[in-house]
Amino acid sequence: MSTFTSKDVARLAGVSQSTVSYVMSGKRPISDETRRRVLDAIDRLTYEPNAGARALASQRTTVVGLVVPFGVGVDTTGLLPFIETIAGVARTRDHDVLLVTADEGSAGIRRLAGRSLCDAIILMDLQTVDDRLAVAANVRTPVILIGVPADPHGMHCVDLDFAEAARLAVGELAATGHDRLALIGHPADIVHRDLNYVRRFADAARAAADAHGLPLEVIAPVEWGREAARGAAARLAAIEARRLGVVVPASNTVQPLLHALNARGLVPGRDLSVIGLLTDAAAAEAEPPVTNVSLEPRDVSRRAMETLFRLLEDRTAPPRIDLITPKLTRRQTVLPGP
Amino acid sequence: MSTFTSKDVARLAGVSQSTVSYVMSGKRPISDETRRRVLDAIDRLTYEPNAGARALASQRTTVVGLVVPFGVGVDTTGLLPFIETIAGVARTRDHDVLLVTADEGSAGIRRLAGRSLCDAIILMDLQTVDDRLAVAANVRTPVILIGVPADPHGMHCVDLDFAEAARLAVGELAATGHDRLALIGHPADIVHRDLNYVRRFADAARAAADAHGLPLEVIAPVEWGREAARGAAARLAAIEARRLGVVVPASNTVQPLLHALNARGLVPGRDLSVIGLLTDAAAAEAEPPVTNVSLEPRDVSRRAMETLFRLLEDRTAPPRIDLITPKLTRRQTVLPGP
DNA sequence: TTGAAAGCGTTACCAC
DNA sequence: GTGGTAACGCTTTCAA
Repeated sequence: MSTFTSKDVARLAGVSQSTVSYVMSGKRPISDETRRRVLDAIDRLTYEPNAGARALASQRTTVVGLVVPFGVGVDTTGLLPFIETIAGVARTRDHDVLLVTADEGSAGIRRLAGRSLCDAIILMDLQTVDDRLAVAANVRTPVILIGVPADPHGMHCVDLDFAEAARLAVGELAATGHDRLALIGHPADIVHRDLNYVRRFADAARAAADAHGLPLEVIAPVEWGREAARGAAARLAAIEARRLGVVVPASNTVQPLLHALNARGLVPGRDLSVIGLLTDAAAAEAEPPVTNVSLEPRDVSRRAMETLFRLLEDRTAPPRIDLITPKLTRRQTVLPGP
Repeated sequence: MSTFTSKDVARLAGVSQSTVSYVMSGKRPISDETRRRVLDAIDRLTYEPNAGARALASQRTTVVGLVVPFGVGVDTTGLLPFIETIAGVARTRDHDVLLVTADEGSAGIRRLAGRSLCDAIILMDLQTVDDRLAVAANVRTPVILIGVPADPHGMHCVDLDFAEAARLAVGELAATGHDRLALIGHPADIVHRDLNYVRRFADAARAAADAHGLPLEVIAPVEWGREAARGAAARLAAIEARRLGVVVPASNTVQPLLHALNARGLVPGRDLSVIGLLTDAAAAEAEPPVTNVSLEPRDVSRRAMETLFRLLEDRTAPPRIDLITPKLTRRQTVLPGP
């Protein structure tokens, strides 16, 4: 499979190289006859334009850079739907996705932009205050943030509305007559990295609990895994309440916690209530199916990509904070209202 | 943040453009003094070489193409460790990863190779007989397969040794005195797509059972999810055996099956045995911790990348089939030997 | 040890 | 509606 250039196509079609280019890009009217012959030649040679040359000449790569939280010692559960959706949308717009690991820090962003490796960048897993933001904001390549940092530096942000998520959870527990709430903290590494959504959720939960006149206790950071879940269950068991409502914002602590509660004879949905923040798929497959506020990684990603392509077409689009509204689905872990 | 070229660096350092290039590549001896001045200039301009231009001139992209099974309606659980490891290794070798979704089929491979988007391709999620192989084998860009198809078309293959995995599982159940075995089939979509490892595992399991003189029953394809697991549990409950050993090769049916068995009062590790094929991490976090044969996605990926870079350095390296040996870890779901 | 200059394969401007 | 040609920014051969 030897590789042909647009020159070969031009020769075979009996036209100039520029005509070949214009046929492919559609940036100039071409007679039907010429187009036919060029397309035919392209077909016969299975010609593919060289990406490097094209990028060099056109200043466009048709590549989206995606900075993923790999190698920063962070739990990557739940990341796949983001990557999958971003790659899918990119493809429908004839773009590819270049993966950059977050362990490079700002250097990765500088490289992506400086070397013109992509036309736009998606940056996720943001800390509330994140070193990379200053770099990202000063780069020629447009950057979309998934997450809402304290200061977005004028960049576009897309994320789940974590505050609304907290309000939904607390509201549901209030409506079903709970007299006491517990909020399970995120694992220490998450808290320590001060990921932006942790705060957004916790603050709103506290505010909502206040608004409903409900006492809310924060069960300090719970680690991943079975042991930690047991500890948390023990602390929950010690809480004195008529109807206790537990809110669990870290998706992958939900299942272990349900188990640990069960093991203590505390059945969620019978003896106390649990609402988790996790995707509908995960909530439905949990044991038992857990009442949840949805995480919607696909919607968030889709929206981020829409913003990205809008920005690529119109660089003047005003920056905005775009929040996806989660929804609550009642399953089996919340006590029915009195 | 305006962007500089190597010409700017050359001017600032008072050398020629080619010298800048040679300083960066190390392909020619440079005097210390010159090198210092060039590096200094690079630093002061925060110069980054343009990737397109570099690729065009050098015929090298420092990009690895990764074809992932997105958008083909296949379950992507367990994919993340592959992507993560591949991206990580790529970075240590100064390469980036370009993600291509499998829904493009052979077209994706043709595009990757034809446009010179990458230096090498990793193809995963192979069917036993896969359309894409013929294309992949005839492309200028070297292709590494993760998986072992019926005919590798001369390409390098890396994968877990699924046959050995089956032998380990069956051997353990034989050694612990089981008199009857059941093999849970993969979900229909997996079987239907005829993914290469399904067959490799099942055939070896059958052979091993024969060798141990144990009857092995295949519980026909079980779908994902709670309901399907219940059905499988019912069928297992109906099997007459003194000591029944169950082998579950589809990682994400393990946990639902454990639940379903428990719900029927059949406690794995007490009333019957279950060995799953899943990562050690997943096995340890399962409820209860499940005796497992490890999947080792990271080792497989790492090995694939080693092969890839070896191939990039020496295109004559003979193709080989490189199988990673799984290991068995005893946890709580296998009856102790008699 | 260094420099000059010829490509690499496109795109897009300027002519016609 | 089409062709010629100058960029694009780098690598690498050829010369010195």
